[in-house]
Amino acid sequence: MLGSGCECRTAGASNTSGKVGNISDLQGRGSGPGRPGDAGSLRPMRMSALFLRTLRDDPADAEIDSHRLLLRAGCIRRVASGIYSWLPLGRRVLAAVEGIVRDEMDAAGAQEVLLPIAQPLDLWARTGRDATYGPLMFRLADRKEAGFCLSPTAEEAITALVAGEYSSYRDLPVNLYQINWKYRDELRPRFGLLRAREFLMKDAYSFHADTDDLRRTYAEMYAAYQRVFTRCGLTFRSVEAQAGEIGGDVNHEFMAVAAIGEDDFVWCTGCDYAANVEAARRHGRLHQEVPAVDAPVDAPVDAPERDRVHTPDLPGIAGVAAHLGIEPSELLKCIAFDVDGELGLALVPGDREVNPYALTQALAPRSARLYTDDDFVARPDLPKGYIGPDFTGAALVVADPLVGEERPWVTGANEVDHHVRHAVLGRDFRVDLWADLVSVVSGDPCPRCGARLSVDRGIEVGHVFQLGTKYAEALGAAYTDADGHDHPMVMGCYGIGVSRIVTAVVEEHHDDRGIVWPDALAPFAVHLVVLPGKGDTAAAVVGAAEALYADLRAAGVAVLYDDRDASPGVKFADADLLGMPWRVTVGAKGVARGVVERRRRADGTEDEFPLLEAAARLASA
RNA sequence: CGGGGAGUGGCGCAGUGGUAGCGCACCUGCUUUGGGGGCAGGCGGUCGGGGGUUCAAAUCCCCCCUCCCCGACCA
Repeated sequence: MLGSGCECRTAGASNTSGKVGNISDLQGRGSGPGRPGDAGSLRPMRMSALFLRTLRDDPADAEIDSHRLLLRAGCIRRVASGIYSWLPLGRRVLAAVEGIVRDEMDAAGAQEVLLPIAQPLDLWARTGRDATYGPLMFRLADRKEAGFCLSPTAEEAITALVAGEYSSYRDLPVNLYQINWKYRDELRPRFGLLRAREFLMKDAYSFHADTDDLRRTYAEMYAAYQRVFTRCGLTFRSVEAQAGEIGGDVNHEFMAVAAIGEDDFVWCTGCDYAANVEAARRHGRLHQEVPAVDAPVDAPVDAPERDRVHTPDLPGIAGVAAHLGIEPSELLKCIAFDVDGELGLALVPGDREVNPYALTQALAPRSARLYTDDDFVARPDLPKGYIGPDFTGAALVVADPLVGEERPWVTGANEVDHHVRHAVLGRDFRVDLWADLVSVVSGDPCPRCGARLSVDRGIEVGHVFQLGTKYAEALGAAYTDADGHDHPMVMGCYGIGVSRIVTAVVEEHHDDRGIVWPDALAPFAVHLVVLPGKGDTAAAVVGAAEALYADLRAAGVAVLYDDRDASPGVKFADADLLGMPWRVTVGAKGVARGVVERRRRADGTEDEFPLLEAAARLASA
C-alpha cells in the first residue's frame, strides 16, 4: 500500500541531491516569477523580520486539527467564510505543493497555461452548465450588465480555446493545465481550507483524436498523480468513482486517508479493489445464484402466517426493532423511488441502506431517483415509514440479493402505525428485479476476490476523468482526420486540489505540539534557534549563531533564524508549532563544548555537530 | 434552505440597566534564561450594524448583517 513517506525525488528543478530528508531538497525551490501561486525561491529569513504572529490559544471556530494549526502557526487567516489569506509561511507551503504539481505535470507532457477567472456566462450557456451549476457559481455583472462568473472549473474555457486554435488530427493530442484560483459558493463552507469557497486547483485538460489515445494520456496522468501525492507525503488511495451526470465513462478519485474526510471510500483488504461509496459494490448473491425475474420463491414450509402488529408512532427501523425486541436486520426496509414517473419500491434489509447510485444504475436506461419529502406530500396514500413490499400502488419492486434469503421478515403493513410479521418472499410479496442495491459497509465481501472490504474516510485531493466528446461537441472543438472527415475531439480532464492538499498534509502530519511538515513542503528546512542566555558568553553565542546563519545562507539552505529576544521556552514552542523538519540550537551549553544541537521534528531524535563544521554538515546532511 | 449557537481589544473569554474588564499577545523598565518565567508600568475596544424603550443600554425590544456547528432522500 501507499506509504506516507516522501518519495526519493527532489522538489524543484534546481535540486542536486535526491536523498530523503536532505536539507538541500529545500534549496532553490519554486519557479519562475509572475505565475499565480509562485512564491519564488526559499530565501532564508530572520524571524524578527518575518510577518508572523503565532497564537497560543486555539481559535474558537477551528474544528479540525489542520485548520486550528494553520491558524495558530500563522499560515492562513480567515477573511470571510471559506475565504482565506495566505501569510508568508502558508504561502511557501502552497508554493511547494504547486512546485511538485508543476514538476510532475510538465514531466507528463502537459503544458501550462493560464485561463481567466472571470468568465462570461455566455460561455457557460453553451454547455448548459450555467443552469446546472446554479447558485454554486459566484456571479457578477459588468457595467454593461453582461453576465460573468468566477470560474468554478474551466472545461468550457479550455475547450473554446482549443477549438479556436486546433482543427487537424496532426495537432493532437495536446494536454494543457493551469494552477489557478477556483470559486464555488458552497452550501456550507467548513473546516477551513477543506471545503472553501475560494481554493487553488490544478486543472488539466487533454484533447485526443480517439479514445485509445485518451486512455494513454489518462494512464500517464494517473501515474503522475500518484507521484504528486507521494511526494507531498500523503497516505492516499485511488478509487473508482461513479460516472457522474457530467458525462464520461471512467474516472478515479484520489483520496487522502483522513478521519475528518468528507467522503467515504471502500477498499479491499485482499486485493487492490477500491471505489468510492457510490461506485462500490459488494459480492452479492447476484454473482452466484440469480432468481429469475418475477420467479416465485418457495416459502419455508414452517413459516407462520403473517400477522399485523400495532407499532404506534414508530416510522423508523430502530424504533420498530426496539419495540418488537428484534434486530434491525430482521426488518425489511421498503424505500420508495420514482422511475419514469411511476412508483417503485427498493427492498433491502433493515440494517442496510440503499445506494441511490446503484439503484439508478440498476434501472438504466430508465430514470430513477429516491423519493423526497415533496414526493411523499404528493402521494398521501403512501404511508411513509409503514410501507410494505406488497404496496398495491407500486409498479416495480427491486430487491437486493440480501432480501433473497429464505426467511420471514418484519415489514410495513401499508397502514400508518402498523407493521406485519412473517412476511415471506414468494408467498406474501413479489420481486420484479434483483439488483445490487445496498451501500457497502465494512466487512462486506469484495466483488473481485471475496476478501473483506473496509470503509474509510478520506479527503478528495485529486480526480481524473475520461470525459469523451460532450464539451467538444457543445463548443465546436473538432478536428479533420486524414481522410478529410470532421470529428469532435475526445477529452480528458484532471484536477488536483492544491490548497486542499495543504490541509490534508497537516491533518496527517501533526502532533499535539504543532505541525510536522514533510521535507518536501516545509516553508524552511532548518529552524535555527539561538539561546544567548545572560552573562559573559552571550555575545559569543550570538556570534556563533550569526556565523552559522550566514554560512547556511551561503550554502543555499532554506533557514529560518529565530533571532528574537525571547525565552528558550517560547522559541522551542514556536519551533514545534511551525514544524520545520530540523531544529538547530545554538546555546551557551553547546557553544561551551564547541557544538550545536540538531533535532528532528518528526521523531525528536537529536544529534550534535562541532560548531566549526556545522554549516557544512547541515548543508550536506 | 431547516435547526442550534455565537458576535465585547490581535487571540481566548467574563460582564444581564448605572464609569467596559480579565488572561494571552503587544510596548517600556527591571529581573530571569535549555521548554510558553517573575515584578512594575503602559498602549489598544464605534461592545457586529441600524432603529426603539429608558434619566441611563454591551445588557431590554424590533429589524438587518456576519460567523460557527448539525441536518438537508434511508422512511
